Amino acid sequence: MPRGVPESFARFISPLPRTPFAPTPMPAPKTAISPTREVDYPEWYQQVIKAADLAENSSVRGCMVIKPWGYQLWENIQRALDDMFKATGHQNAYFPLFIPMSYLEKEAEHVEGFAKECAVVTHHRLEPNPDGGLRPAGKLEEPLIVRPTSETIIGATYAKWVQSYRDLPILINQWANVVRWEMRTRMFLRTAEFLWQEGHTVHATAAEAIAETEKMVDVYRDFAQDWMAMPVIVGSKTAKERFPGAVDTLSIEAMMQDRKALQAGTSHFLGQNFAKAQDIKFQSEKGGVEHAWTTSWGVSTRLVGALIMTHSDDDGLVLPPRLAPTHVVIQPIYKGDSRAEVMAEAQSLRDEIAAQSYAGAPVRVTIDDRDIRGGEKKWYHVKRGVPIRLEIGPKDIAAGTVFCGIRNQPKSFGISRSELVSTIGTKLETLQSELFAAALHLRESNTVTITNEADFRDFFSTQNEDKIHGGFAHAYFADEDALEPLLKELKVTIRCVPRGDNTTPGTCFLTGRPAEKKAVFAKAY
RNA sequence: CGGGGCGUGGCUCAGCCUGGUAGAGCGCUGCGUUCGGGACGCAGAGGUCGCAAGUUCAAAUCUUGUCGCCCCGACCA
Repeated sequence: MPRGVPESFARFISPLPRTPFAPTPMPAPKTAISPTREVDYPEWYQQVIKAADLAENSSVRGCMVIKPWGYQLWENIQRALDDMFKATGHQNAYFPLFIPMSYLEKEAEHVEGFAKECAVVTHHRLEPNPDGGLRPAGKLEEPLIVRPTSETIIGATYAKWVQSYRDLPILINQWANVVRWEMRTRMFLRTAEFLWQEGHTVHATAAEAIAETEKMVDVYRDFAQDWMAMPVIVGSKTAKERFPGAVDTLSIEAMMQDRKALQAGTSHFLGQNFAKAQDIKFQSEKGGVEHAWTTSWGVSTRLVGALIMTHSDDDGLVLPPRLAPTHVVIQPIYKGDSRAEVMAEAQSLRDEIAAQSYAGAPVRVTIDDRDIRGGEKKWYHVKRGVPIRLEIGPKDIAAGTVFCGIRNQPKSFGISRSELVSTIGTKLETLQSELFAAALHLRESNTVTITNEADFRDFFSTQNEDKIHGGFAHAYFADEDALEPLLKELKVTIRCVPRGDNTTPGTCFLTGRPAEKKAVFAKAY
């Protein structure tokens, strides 16, 4: 590489020798996305978002514009989850964007966790600035923060709602935006403002609240696996990784294609911490006054990032059919006179496919009849991750066939029209399960069990440290604090203590001391 | 907040070192040729070179200040 050329620009330098005479046209790229995952994974991620038209950066630092294709994806995620929340007895409500600053102060750990990244509203008016422009005026008596999460304001409200054990449980969810003033942002994975849902529940007993926490993390697991085709590990966070103010934090952890871990959802058992801080108490059946037990749980637009990094390839986005805004796109191939005939045929094909069902609903099919070249159109849909692409032209019409491309298969194929229509639902199901299987295989083949420090170091610091991140390491540990220097050095974190994986005690991989907990270690987003 | 880098048509950038009044590719518009595969030709629209001072006959180019953004670290769904 020439001196002074940053590594990230290396891809722009053609590896092919170029003759000084006939300027060879750039060879058609073998992949639609460059750089490829292998060359520069973070840059590949950005390029997929761009090529798939999911989102773009806005003029506001750290805040993105979610474009229609990306937002439809989010809407599908919302719809599926919302149904699951309703099915588990929850209702939606909405609480304010602004939270009085004093509310945040009530729970000590909570303040510590969020104070550093809060947007603060101090004025309520603008007035002309003598030097031109505008300046804030009308100082607020008490500053308001823009919610980084809503435990405090919702808790304060619940305190008024709860009088008696008869008022419990309260099972409410809200779909909202929140703001966390992050220093470094990445589209979908960490933005200053993001969309999410946050469930907040109140219970009469610890056992009931714990059951709720477990129930909701299971909902997240099911959603991740059944809808996103993303295998996840369910487990408990260690003390240092817990949500500020929680007694226990459960999470789902997924492995991305660069083998780094991504926390995709969390469910917190808050004990009585928030209930005490906010005075949520009730009169029990026996007549005594008790503090209630609360939970909170959430997933965010980060799931879109998870989806991208789990399935997409060097040709762009790959969408699991259950969440794809469009299942099938039909591309009519015509020239000159054949247009009317081909269009009519494409429309009847669309109607037949729309009459088929997949996952209990009609197949979502569209025709792309834009007047652009076929190749360009093909790649447009490939990059956007449409599960199935169909092409139909005069030759197909004559032969009673269509040409079919499935997003996870390199080659398109011809198929009789009737067979295609009758198997379209099956093809979508197959794709969905193949995506899951591939993601699971990646995780399984990059997961190890580690029993000593040397192996641990080797696993997380081998080869190209920029690109290779080891994967998931299962290991026993005795004391989280004792691990800290090593984890910091290797930039590894404890992802979670997997549920149901701690029945037998073992030996700490670092200290050799007896250990009860076995955790998953990984580099993480 | 520390350490680097960058602000030039919609996008990506060249030009700056060695001041002389703005370029390329892509995209866009029109016309034509193409058309089972991310086409090609011709014509065209589009920029007070981030902002402000200074040096100079003359500043995208030199100086100072300022604002914004990106990358690398400390924090994080």
